[in-house]
Amino acid sequence: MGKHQNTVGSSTYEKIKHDIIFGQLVPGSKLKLELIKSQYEASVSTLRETLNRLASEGFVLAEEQRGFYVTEVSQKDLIEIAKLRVLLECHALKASVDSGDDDWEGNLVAAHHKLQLMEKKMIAGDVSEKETWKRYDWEFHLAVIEACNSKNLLDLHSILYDKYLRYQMLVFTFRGDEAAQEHHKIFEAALSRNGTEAARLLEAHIINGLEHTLAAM
Amino acid sequence: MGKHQNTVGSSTYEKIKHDIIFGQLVPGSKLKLELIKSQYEASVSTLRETLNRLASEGFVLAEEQRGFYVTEVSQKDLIEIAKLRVLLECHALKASVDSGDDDWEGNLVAAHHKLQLMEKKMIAGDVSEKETWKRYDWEFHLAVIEACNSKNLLDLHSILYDKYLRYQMLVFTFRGDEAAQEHHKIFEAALSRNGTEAARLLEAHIINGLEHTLAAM
DNA sequence: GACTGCAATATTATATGATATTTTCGCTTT
DNA sequence: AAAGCGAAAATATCATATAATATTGCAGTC
Repeated sequence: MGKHQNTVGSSTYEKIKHDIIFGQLVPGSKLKLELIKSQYEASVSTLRETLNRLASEGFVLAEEQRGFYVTEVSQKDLIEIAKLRVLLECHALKASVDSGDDDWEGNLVAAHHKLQLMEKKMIAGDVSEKETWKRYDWEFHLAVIEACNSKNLLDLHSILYDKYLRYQMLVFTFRGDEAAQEHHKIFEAALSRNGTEAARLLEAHIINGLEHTLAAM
Repeated sequence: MGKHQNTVGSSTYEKIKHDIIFGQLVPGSKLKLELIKSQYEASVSTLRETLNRLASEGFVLAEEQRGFYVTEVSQKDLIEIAKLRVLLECHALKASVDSGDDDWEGNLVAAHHKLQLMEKKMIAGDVSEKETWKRYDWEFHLAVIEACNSKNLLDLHSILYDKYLRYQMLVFTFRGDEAAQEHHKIFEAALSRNGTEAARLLEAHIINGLEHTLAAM
């Protein structure tokens, strides 16, 4: 199954991005090249390529002539990100619900089903697969909007989702049953092609998550 | 007046981005490292940093292990970008109009004035300062939304503006008096704090520009 | 005695050219 | 035609040199 063989560059990109999102690299800390060189087993040039990419996505701050830092977090930033996610994701959702075909429906059903299974596990107390759960959450949210017919929009959304996720991981607490129910309602509204209602539910879902996270910060 | 002294990296970034936006680097063409190395007078690693940044902003396509290409253009892509610009810029405008203070008004008046002067010149037939005119257009649009109170939103908008600009430059034809009048109306509505009306005018402005550009493609 | 300004030193970021992989492309053979 | 095999070209990675920033220590001053 041809997973393209990783270059050093792309795998360090994945690793560093992961470590920022999941909090292994703490907000505000300096990314000294010589230090992370040994940590990620890549040369300075490769690291710089990676850090430049992450900087333009906003996960890293590149200060001219004085190096790279893990982007700081703040309540204000989180609120901005959540609001933008609402704006873009709801917009994408409506477009997607309006034009999704059978393939879209199929994917959506599958993604929702997998997410639901994982949520049941989590609610039952099994927190061992935190990262898998988050992947399913991502895949569900993506499945909903995937038929929006705008690659540009999906790309922007993907970065926003990751930024939002970073905050969730920062204060990790499971919203459990509540979030699961919200997912289910969004799913039903989307499947029954009620875009306006689905968007309303999605907005509430994101804002609830926001408030949950803000409260824990 | 500390303009930070440029590193080779940041100045090649500016140059290459400029050359993509203004069409010196043609869409789809391959950016062979050895070739552009001589053209931009930077080493391979520096170029790679730059190209990675541009790739994550979407101006360059980075194909793993087979190099970099100037991002292709297409009508579909332009339409996506214009729609996203409408979504983000109108949203930002409303927020900005709602919360802009005296400084915001001052900047806006100044930006509009400068743009207007340049537009008069252009309409009179002087096309020598195309790039200055575009800068003033940018500064005006930015001034309108600058008080939206979301750095994340402004950052996203800035990239979208540049992508949109690239298409305008591609088929360069001046919309002249029409666009100038639209700017003026947007300005008036924003200044009189009529966010809804200003957003409506802005949307029309962008969509008119889109259609103008599409027709010329 | 603590504070400021300056110079020498150490640290760090930036940039480069060289090397190791990988891909591409033309040529041969089936 | 299609597949297989090099040679050539291009990319990815690295180790090192250069240039900038931070730090330290020392004088001179309040």
